[in-house]
Amino acid sequence: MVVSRAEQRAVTRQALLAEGRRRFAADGYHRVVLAEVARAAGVTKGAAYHHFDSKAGLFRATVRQVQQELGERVASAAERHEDLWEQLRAGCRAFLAAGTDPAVRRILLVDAPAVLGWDEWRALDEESSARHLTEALTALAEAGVIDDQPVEPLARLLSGALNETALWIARGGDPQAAEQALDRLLAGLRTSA
Amino acid sequence: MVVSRAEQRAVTRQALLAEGRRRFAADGYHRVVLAEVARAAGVTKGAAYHHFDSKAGLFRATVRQVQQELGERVASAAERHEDLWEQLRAGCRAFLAAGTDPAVRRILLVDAPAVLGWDEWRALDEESSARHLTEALTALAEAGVIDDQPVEPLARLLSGALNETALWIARGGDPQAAEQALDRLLAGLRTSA
DNA sequence: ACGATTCGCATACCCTCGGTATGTGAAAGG
DNA sequence: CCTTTCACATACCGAGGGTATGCGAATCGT
Repeated sequence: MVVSRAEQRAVTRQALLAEGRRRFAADGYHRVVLAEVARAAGVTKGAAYHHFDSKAGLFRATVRQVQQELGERVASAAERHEDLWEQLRAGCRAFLAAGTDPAVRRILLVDAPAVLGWDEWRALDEESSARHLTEALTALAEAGVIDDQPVEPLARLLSGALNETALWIARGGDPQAAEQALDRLLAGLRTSA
Repeated sequence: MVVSRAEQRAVTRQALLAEGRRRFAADGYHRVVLAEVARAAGVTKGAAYHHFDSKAGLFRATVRQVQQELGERVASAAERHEDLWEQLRAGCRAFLAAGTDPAVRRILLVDAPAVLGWDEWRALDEESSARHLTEALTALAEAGVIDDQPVEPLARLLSGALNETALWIARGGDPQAAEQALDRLLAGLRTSA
Protein backbone atom coordinates (compact mmCIF):
# COMPACT_ATOMS: atom_id res chain seq x y z
CA MET A 1 0.00 0.00 0.00
CA VAL A 2 1.17 3.50 -0.79
CA VAL A 3 1.08 5.97 2.03
CA SER A 4 1.44 9.61 1.07
CA ARG A 5 -0.19 11.77 3.70
CA ALA A 6 -2.06 13.98 1.22
CA GLU A 7 -3.33 10.88 -0.55
CA GLN A 8 -4.55 9.27 2.61
CA ARG A 9 -6.26 12.47 3.63
CA ALA A 10 -8.07 12.69 0.32
CA VAL A 11 -9.09 9.05 0.47
CA THR A 12 -10.58 9.36 3.93
CA ARG A 13 -12.35 12.58 3.08
CA GLN A 14 -13.90 11.05 0.00
CA ALA A 15 -14.96 7.98 1.93
CA LEU A 16 -16.69 10.11 4.56
CA LEU A 17 -18.31 12.24 1.91
CA ALA A 18 -19.54 9.26 -0.06
CA GLU A 19 -20.95 7.47 2.97
CA GLY A 20 -22.47 10.68 4.27
CA ARG A 21 -24.15 11.30 0.97
CA ARG A 22 -25.60 7.80 0.90
CA ARG A 23 -27.06 8.12 4.37
CA PHE A 24 -28.20 11.72 4.13
CA ALA A 25 -30.06 10.80 0.97
CA ALA A 26 -31.56 7.65 2.39
CA ASP A 27 -32.39 8.61 5.97
CA GLY A 28 -32.38 12.40 6.08
CA TYR A 29 -29.99 14.61 8.01
CA HIS A 30 -31.53 14.23 11.42
CA ARG A 31 -31.58 10.45 11.51
CA VAL A 32 -28.01 10.09 10.36
CA VAL A 33 -25.56 9.51 13.20
CA LEU A 34 -22.08 10.74 12.52
CA ALA A 35 -20.26 7.91 14.27
CA GLU A 36 -22.05 5.41 12.03
CA VAL A 37 -21.04 7.29 8.93
CA ALA A 38 -17.43 7.22 10.10
CA ARG A 39 -17.58 3.53 10.97
CA ALA A 40 -19.00 2.65 7.55
CA ALA A 41 -16.24 4.75 6.01
CA GLY A 42 -13.65 2.70 7.88
CA VAL A 43 -12.64 5.39 10.36
CA THR A 44 -13.88 6.82 13.66
CA LYS A 45 -15.73 9.94 14.66
CA GLY A 46 -12.42 11.62 15.34
CA ALA A 47 -11.53 11.47 11.67
CA ALA A 48 -14.83 13.05 10.74
CA TYR A 49 -14.18 15.95 13.07
CA HIS A 50 -10.66 16.24 11.73
CA HIS A 51 -12.00 16.75 8.21
CA PHE A 52 -15.21 18.62 8.94
CA ASP A 53 -15.93 20.96 11.78
CA SER A 54 -19.27 19.41 12.60
CA LYS A 55 -22.03 17.14 11.38
CA ALA A 56 -23.48 20.13 9.60
CA GLY A 57 -20.06 20.68 8.05
CA LEU A 58 -20.08 17.24 6.48
CA PHE A 59 -23.59 17.89 5.30
CA ARG A 60 -22.57 21.21 3.82
CA ALA A 61 -19.76 19.58 1.87
CA THR A 62 -22.21 16.95 0.65
CA VAL A 63 -24.65 19.62 -0.47
CA ARG A 64 -21.89 21.37 -2.39
CA GLN A 65 -21.01 18.15 -4.18
CA VAL A 66 -24.58 17.26 -5.11
CA GLN A 67 -25.33 20.83 -6.18
CA GLN A 68 -22.33 20.90 -8.44
CA GLU A 69 -23.23 17.62 -10.10
CA LEU A 70 -26.76 18.82 -10.60
CA GLY A 71 -25.56 22.07 -12.11
CA GLU A 72 -23.40 20.19 -14.55
CA ARG A 73 -26.22 17.88 -15.53
CA VAL A 74 -28.52 20.81 -16.20
CA ALA A 75 -25.86 22.76 -18.07
CA SER A 76 -24.87 19.86 -20.28
CA ALA A 77 -28.51 19.20 -21.13
CA ALA A 78 -28.94 22.82 -22.11
CA GLU A 79 -25.74 22.93 -24.13
CA ARG A 80 -27.02 20.26 -26.44
CA HIS A 81 -29.24 22.90 -28.02
CA GLU A 82 -28.42 25.92 -30.12
CA ASP A 83 -31.61 27.86 -29.64
CA LEU A 84 -31.76 29.84 -26.39
CA TRP A 85 -35.36 28.93 -25.80
CA GLU A 86 -34.68 25.24 -26.26
CA GLN A 87 -31.75 25.56 -23.88
CA LEU A 88 -34.07 26.86 -21.19
CA ARG A 89 -36.59 24.10 -21.78
CA ALA A 90 -33.94 21.41 -21.82
CA GLY A 91 -32.37 22.71 -18.63
CA CYS A 92 -35.70 22.76 -16.87
CA ARG A 93 -36.56 19.27 -18.01
CA ALA A 94 -33.17 18.00 -16.88
CA PHE A 95 -33.80 19.54 -13.48
CA LEU A 96 -37.17 17.86 -13.18
CA ALA A 97 -35.61 14.55 -14.16
CA ALA A 98 -32.90 15.01 -11.52
CA GLY A 99 -35.59 15.08 -8.87
CA THR A 100 -35.79 11.30 -9.07
CA ASP A 101 -32.33 11.12 -7.53
CA PRO A 102 -32.86 10.70 -3.78
CA ALA A 103 -29.71 12.67 -3.07
CA VAL A 104 -31.07 15.66 -4.93
CA ARG A 105 -34.50 15.25 -3.45
CA ARG A 106 -33.79 14.73 0.20
CA ILE A 107 -30.47 16.51 0.57
CA LEU A 108 -30.86 19.51 -1.70
CA LEU A 109 -34.57 20.16 -1.74
CA VAL A 110 -35.80 19.08 1.67
CA ASP A 111 -33.06 19.09 4.29
CA ALA A 112 -30.58 21.67 3.07
CA PRO A 113 -32.72 24.78 3.64
CA ALA A 114 -33.57 23.68 7.17
CA VAL A 115 -30.07 22.53 8.14
CA LEU A 116 -27.97 25.24 6.54
CA GLY A 117 -30.56 27.97 6.69
CA TRP A 118 -32.34 29.38 3.67
CA ASP A 119 -29.73 32.06 3.08
CA GLU A 120 -26.80 29.72 2.81
CA TRP A 121 -28.83 27.22 0.82
CA ARG A 122 -29.76 29.90 -1.66
CA ALA A 123 -26.16 31.08 -1.92
CA LEU A 124 -25.02 27.54 -2.73
CA ASP A 125 -27.88 27.09 -5.16
CA GLU A 126 -26.98 30.33 -6.84
CA GLU A 127 -23.39 29.37 -7.54
CA SER A 128 -24.37 26.09 -9.15
CA SER A 129 -27.71 25.44 -10.81
CA ALA A 130 -29.72 28.60 -10.22
CA ARG A 131 -27.06 30.70 -11.86
CA HIS A 132 -27.70 28.96 -15.16
CA LEU A 133 -31.34 29.89 -14.91
CA THR A 134 -30.75 33.61 -14.39
CA GLU A 135 -28.19 33.62 -17.20
CA ALA A 136 -30.62 31.92 -19.55
CA LEU A 137 -33.40 34.34 -18.69
CA THR A 138 -31.11 37.32 -19.11
CA ALA A 139 -30.04 36.10 -22.53
CA LEU A 140 -33.66 35.50 -23.55
CA ALA A 141 -34.66 38.97 -22.41
CA GLU A 142 -31.80 40.55 -24.35
CA ALA A 143 -32.70 38.55 -27.41
CA GLY A 144 -36.28 39.75 -27.10
CA VAL A 145 -37.71 36.24 -26.77
CA ILE A 146 -39.26 37.20 -23.46
CA ASP A 147 -40.25 40.65 -22.28
CA ASP A 148 -37.50 42.82 -20.90
CA GLN A 149 -37.91 42.71 -17.14
CA PRO A 150 -35.99 42.18 -13.91
CA VAL A 151 -34.85 38.59 -14.17
CA GLU A 152 -34.25 37.93 -10.48
CA PRO A 153 -37.86 37.60 -9.33
CA LEU A 154 -38.72 35.61 -12.41
CA ALA A 155 -35.80 33.29 -11.75
CA ARG A 156 -37.00 32.78 -8.17
CA LEU A 157 -40.50 31.98 -9.37
CA LEU A 158 -39.26 29.42 -11.85
CA SER A 159 -36.68 27.96 -9.49
CA GLY A 160 -39.32 27.41 -6.84
CA ALA A 161 -41.72 25.98 -9.37
CA LEU A 162 -39.08 23.53 -10.55
CA ASN A 163 -38.05 22.49 -7.04
CA GLU A 164 -41.59 21.78 -5.94
CA THR A 165 -42.54 20.00 -9.12
CA ALA A 166 -39.42 17.84 -8.97
CA LEU A 167 -40.52 16.69 -5.53
CA TRP A 168 -44.04 16.15 -6.78
CA ILE A 169 -42.81 13.95 -9.60
CA ALA A 170 -40.60 12.02 -7.24
CA ARG A 171 -43.65 11.29 -5.09
CA GLY A 172 -45.67 9.83 -7.92
CA GLY A 173 -46.68 12.82 -10.00
CA ASP A 174 -46.88 12.30 -13.74
CA PRO A 175 -43.61 13.53 -15.31
CA GLN A 176 -45.17 14.10 -18.71
CA ALA A 177 -48.01 16.13 -17.28
CA ALA A 178 -45.47 18.16 -15.32
CA GLU A 179 -43.41 18.87 -18.42
CA GLN A 180 -46.49 19.91 -20.35
CA ALA A 181 -47.61 22.23 -17.58
CA LEU A 182 -44.13 23.68 -17.42
CA ASP A 183 -44.13 24.20 -21.17
CA ARG A 184 -47.40 26.10 -20.99
CA LEU A 185 -46.05 28.24 -18.19
CA LEU A 186 -42.84 29.01 -20.05
CA ALA A 187 -44.61 29.56 -23.34
CA GLY A 188 -46.71 32.22 -21.66
CA LEU A 189 -43.58 34.21 -21.04
CA ARG A 190 -42.72 34.63 -24.70
CA THR A 191 -43.29 38.02 -26.20
CA SER A 192 -46.63 38.01 -27.96
CA ALA A 193 -45.25 40.36 -30.62
CA MET B 1 -59.13 31.42 40.20
CA VAL B 2 -61.54 29.10 38.43
CA VAL B 3 -60.39 25.56 37.99
CA SER B 4 -62.39 23.46 35.60
CA ARG B 5 -60.21 20.65 34.37
CA ALA B 6 -61.13 21.08 30.70
CA GLU B 7 -60.45 24.79 30.97
CA GLN B 8 -57.05 24.30 32.54
CA ARG B 9 -56.17 21.76 29.90
CA ALA B 10 -57.07 24.17 27.13
CA VAL B 11 -55.15 26.99 28.76
CA THR B 12 -51.98 24.96 29.13
CA ARG B 13 -52.23 23.60 25.63
CA GLN B 14 -52.62 27.06 24.18
CA ALA B 15 -49.72 28.39 26.24
CA LEU B 16 -47.45 25.62 24.98
CA LEU B 17 -48.62 26.15 21.43
CA ALA B 18 -48.12 29.90 21.58
CA GLU B 19 -44.67 29.67 23.12
CA GLY B 20 -43.68 26.91 20.74
CA ARG B 21 -44.79 28.96 17.79
CA ARG B 22 -42.77 31.95 18.97
CA ARG B 23 -39.61 29.92 19.38
CA PHE B 24 -39.99 27.74 16.31
CA ALA B 25 -40.43 30.89 14.25
CA ALA B 26 -37.54 32.71 15.85
CA ASP B 27 -34.93 29.97 16.32
CA GLY B 28 -35.96 27.14 14.03
CA TYR B 29 -37.08 23.67 15.08
CA HIS B 30 -33.69 22.21 15.82
CA ARG B 31 -32.49 24.94 18.16
CA VAL B 32 -35.68 24.96 20.21
CA VAL B 33 -35.44 23.08 23.51
CA LEU B 34 -38.73 21.57 24.59
CA ALA B 35 -38.09 22.05 28.30
CA GLU B 36 -37.50 25.74 27.71
CA VAL B 37 -40.76 26.07 25.83
CA ALA B 38 -42.56 24.43 28.72
CA ARG B 39 -40.82 26.61 31.30
CA ALA B 40 -41.73 29.78 29.39
CA ALA B 41 -45.29 28.50 29.22
CA GLY B 42 -45.31 28.12 32.99
CA VAL B 43 -45.26 24.33 33.09
CA THR B 44 -42.70 21.53 32.88
CA LYS B 45 -41.66 19.13 30.19
CA GLY B 46 -44.08 16.57 31.59
CA ALA B 47 -47.00 18.79 30.63
CA ALA B 48 -45.71 19.09 27.11
CA TYR B 49 -45.55 15.33 26.76
CA HIS B 50 -48.98 15.05 28.27
CA HIS B 51 -50.43 17.24 25.52
CA PHE B 52 -48.21 16.28 22.60
CA ASP B 53 -46.58 12.94 21.97
CA SER B 54 -43.22 14.42 21.11
CA LYS B 55 -41.35 17.57 20.19
CA ALA B 56 -42.31 16.90 16.60
CA GLY B 57 -45.90 16.56 17.79
CA LEU B 58 -45.89 20.07 19.21
CA PHE B 59 -44.33 21.26 16.00
CA ARG B 60 -46.97 19.50 13.95
CA ALA B 61 -49.74 21.18 15.91
CA THR B 62 -48.02 24.50 15.42
CA VAL B 63 -47.75 23.89 11.69
CA ARG B 64 -51.46 23.09 11.53
CA GLN B 65 -52.33 26.33 13.31
CA VAL B 66 -50.11 28.51 11.12
CA GLN B 67 -51.29 26.75 7.97
CA GLN B 68 -54.90 27.31 8.85
CA GLU B 69 -54.38 31.00 9.55
CA LEU B 70 -52.53 31.35 6.29
CA GLY B 71 -55.29 29.58 4.41
CA GLU B 72 -57.87 31.90 5.88
CA ARG B 73 -55.84 34.97 5.03
CA VAL B 74 -55.47 33.83 1.43
CA ALA B 75 -59.11 32.87 1.12
CA SER B 76 -60.43 36.10 2.56
CA ALA B 77 -58.21 38.10 0.24
CA ALA B 78 -59.55 36.16 -2.72
CA GLU B 79 -63.16 36.46 -1.62
CA ARG B 80 -62.99 40.21 -1.83
CA HIS B 81 -63.17 39.84 -5.61
CA GLU B 82 -65.94 38.70 -7.86
CA ASP B 83 -63.91 37.84 -10.92
CA LEU B 84 -62.27 34.43 -10.81
CA TRP B 85 -59.08 35.71 -12.29
CA GLU B 86 -58.81 38.51 -9.79
CA GLN B 87 -59.45 36.01 -7.03
CA LEU B 88 -56.44 34.02 -8.14
CA ARG B 89 -54.24 37.09 -8.32
CA ALA B 90 -55.40 38.37 -4.95
CA GLY B 91 -54.84 35.01 -3.32
CA CYS B 92 -51.34 34.78 -4.73
CA ARG B 93 -50.48 38.29 -3.64
CA ALA B 94 -51.81 37.59 -0.16
CA PHE B 95 -49.60 34.53 0.00
CA LEU B 96 -46.54 36.48 -1.00
CA ALA B 97 -47.33 39.10 1.62
CA ALA B 98 -47.69 36.40 4.26
CA GLY B 99 -44.09 35.42 3.67
CA THR B 100 -43.01 38.37 5.78
CA ASP B 101 -44.41 36.60 8.83
CA PRO B 102 -41.48 34.70 10.39
CA ALA B 103 -43.83 31.97 11.53
CA VAL B 104 -44.92 31.29 7.98
CA ARG B 105 -41.42 31.60 6.66
CA ARG B 106 -39.44 29.52 9.06
CA ILE B 107 -42.06 27.09 10.28
CA LEU B 108 -44.10 26.41 7.17
CA LEU B 109 -41.68 26.95 4.35
CA VAL B 110 -38.30 25.96 5.73
CA ASP B 111 -38.56 23.56 8.65
CA ALA B 112 -41.86 21.76 8.13
CA PRO B 113 -40.85 19.71 5.07
CA ALA B 114 -37.66 18.54 6.77
CA VAL B 115 -39.19 17.83 10.19
CA LEU B 116 -42.50 16.28 9.16
CA GLY B 117 -41.32 14.88 5.85
CA TRP B 118 -42.36 16.20 2.50
CA ASP B 119 -45.37 13.91 2.25
CA GLU B 120 -46.99 15.01 5.48
CA TRP B 121 -46.11 18.63 4.82
CA ARG B 122 -47.78 18.46 1.46
CA ALA B 123 -50.84 16.79 2.95
CA LEU B 124 -51.20 19.57 5.51
CA ASP B 125 -50.57 22.19 2.87
CA GLU B 126 -53.22 20.62 0.71
CA GLU B 127 -55.95 20.79 3.31
CA SER B 128 -55.36 24.47 3.97
CA SER B 129 -53.87 26.87 1.47
CA ALA B 130 -52.94 24.73 -1.52
CA ARG B 131 -56.49 23.48 -1.83
CA HIS B 132 -57.68 26.98 -2.65
CA LEU B 133 -55.18 27.14 -5.47
CA THR B 134 -56.31 23.93 -7.15
CA GLU B 135 -59.93 24.95 -6.76
CA ALA B 136 -59.26 28.33 -8.32
CA LEU B 137 -57.39 26.77 -11.23
CA THR B 138 -60.13 24.22 -11.78
CA ALA B 139 -62.75 26.94 -11.86
CA LEU B 140 -60.67 29.00 -14.27
CA ALA B 141 -60.19 26.03 -16.58
CA GLU B 142 -63.91 25.29 -16.56
CA ALA B 143 -64.69 28.92 -17.26
CA GLY B 144 -62.29 28.83 -20.19
CA VAL B 145 -60.08 31.58 -18.80
CA ILE B 146 -57.10 29.26 -18.91
CA ASP B 147 -56.58 26.27 -21.16
CA ASP B 148 -58.26 23.08 -20.13
CA GLN B 149 -55.50 20.92 -18.66
CA PRO B 150 -54.63 18.76 -15.66
CA VAL B 151 -54.61 21.25 -12.79
CA GLU B 152 -52.49 19.28 -10.37
CA PRO B 153 -49.09 19.79 -11.98
CA LEU B 154 -49.90 23.41 -12.67
CA ALA B 155 -50.90 23.88 -9.05
CA ARG B 156 -47.61 22.37 -7.92
CA LEU B 157 -45.67 24.66 -10.20
CA LEU B 158 -47.43 27.75 -8.92
CA SER B 159 -47.34 26.64 -5.31
CA GLY B 160 -43.60 26.13 -5.49
CA ALA B 161 -43.12 29.41 -7.27
CA LEU B 162 -45.09 31.22 -4.58
CA ASN B 163 -43.27 29.51 -1.72
CA GLU B 164 -39.84 30.33 -3.04
CA THR B 165 -40.73 33.87 -3.99
CA ALA B 166 -42.25 34.52 -0.57
CA LEU B 167 -38.93 33.51 0.97
CA TRP B 168 -37.08 35.65 -1.51
CA ILE B 169 -39.16 38.69 -0.61
CA ALA B 170 -38.68 38.02 3.08
CA ARG B 171 -34.92 38.06 2.53
CA GLY B 172 -34.90 41.45 0.88
CA GLY B 173 -36.35 40.83 -2.57
CA ASP B 174 -38.47 43.58 -4.05
CA PRO B 175 -42.15 42.75 -3.42
CA GLN B 176 -43.40 44.89 -6.30
CA ALA B 177 -41.01 43.28 -8.74
CA ALA B 178 -42.13 39.89 -7.48
CA GLU B 179 -45.79 40.72 -7.99
CA GLN B 180 -45.11 42.00 -11.47
CA ALA B 181 -43.18 38.90 -12.41
CA LEU B 182 -45.96 36.77 -10.98
CA ASP B 183 -48.53 38.72 -12.98
CA ARG B 184 -46.64 38.10 -16.18
CA LEU B 185 -46.36 34.44 -15.37
CA LEU B 186 -50.05 34.13 -14.62
CA ALA B 187 -51.09 36.25 -17.58
CA GLY B 188 -49.25 33.84 -19.85
CA LEU B 189 -51.63 31.13 -18.76
CA ARG B 190 -54.74 32.86 -20.10
CA THR B 191 -56.23 31.46 -23.24
CA SER B 192 -55.03 33.50 -26.17
CA ALA B 193 -58.36 33.06 -27.90
C1' DA C 1 20.43 9.97 8.09
C1' DC C 2 18.25 11.15 12.11
C1' DG C 3 16.12 13.87 15.55
C1' DA C 4 12.28 17.32 15.70
C1' DT C 5 7.85 18.34 14.17
C1' DT C 6 3.59 17.98 12.07
C1' DC C 7 -0.47 15.65 11.09
C1' DG C 8 -4.04 12.21 10.45
C1' DC C 9 -6.51 9.86 13.09
C1' DA C 10 -8.09 6.87 17.55
C1' DT C 11 -9.68 6.79 22.38
C1' DA C 12 -11.96 8.41 26.19
C1' DC C 13 -14.80 11.57 28.03
C1' DC C 14 -18.52 15.28 28.79
C1' DC C 15 -23.09 17.19 28.45
C1' DT C 16 -27.16 18.52 26.34
C1' DC C 17 -31.64 17.16 25.40
C1' DG C 18 -35.42 14.10 23.76
C1' DG C 19 -37.98 10.62 25.78
C1' DT C 20 -40.02 7.64 29.70
C1' DA C 21 -41.55 5.88 34.07
C1' DT C 22 -43.61 7.06 38.15
C1' DG C 23 -45.55 9.94 41.78
C1' DT C 24 -49.18 13.38 43.45
C1' DG C 25 -52.79 16.35 44.50
C1' DA C 26 -56.85 18.18 43.02
C1' DA C 27 -61.25 17.82 40.22
C1' DA C 28 -64.90 14.59 38.46
C1' DG C 29 -67.94 10.76 39.25
C1' DG C 30 -70.90 7.46 41.79
C1' DC D 1 -67.39 10.62 50.93
C1' DC D 2 -64.87 7.46 48.74
C1' DT D 3 -63.03 6.17 44.43
C1' DT D 4 -61.33 7.19 40.09
C1' DT D 5 -59.48 10.00 36.74
C1' DC D 6 -56.61 13.28 35.04
C1' DA D 7 -53.33 17.14 34.53
C1' DC D 8 -49.46 17.73 35.52
C1' DA D 9 -44.41 17.47 38.32
C1' DT D 10 -40.18 14.88 39.44
C1' DA D 11 -36.60 11.80 38.62
C1' DC D 12 -34.23 9.24 35.61
C1' DC D 13 -32.24 7.10 31.22
C1' DG D 14 -29.63 6.87 27.03
C1' DA D 15 -28.46 8.44 22.49
C1' DG D 16 -25.57 11.25 20.15
C1' DG D 17 -23.00 15.66 19.00
C1' DG D 18 -18.93 17.74 20.40
C1' DT D 19 -14.11 17.99 22.76
C1' DA D 20 -9.66 17.04 24.89
C1' DT D 21 -5.89 14.32 24.49
C1' DG D 22 -2.80 10.58 23.07
C1' DC D 23 -0.14 8.11 19.49
C1' DG D 24 2.25 6.40 15.60
C1' DA D 25 3.64 7.30 11.18
C1' DA D 26 4.93 10.58 7.46
C1' DT D 27 7.48 14.95 6.65
C1' DC D 28 10.98 18.33 7.34
C1' DG D 29 15.26 20.63 8.72
C1' DT D 30 20.08 20.20 9.04
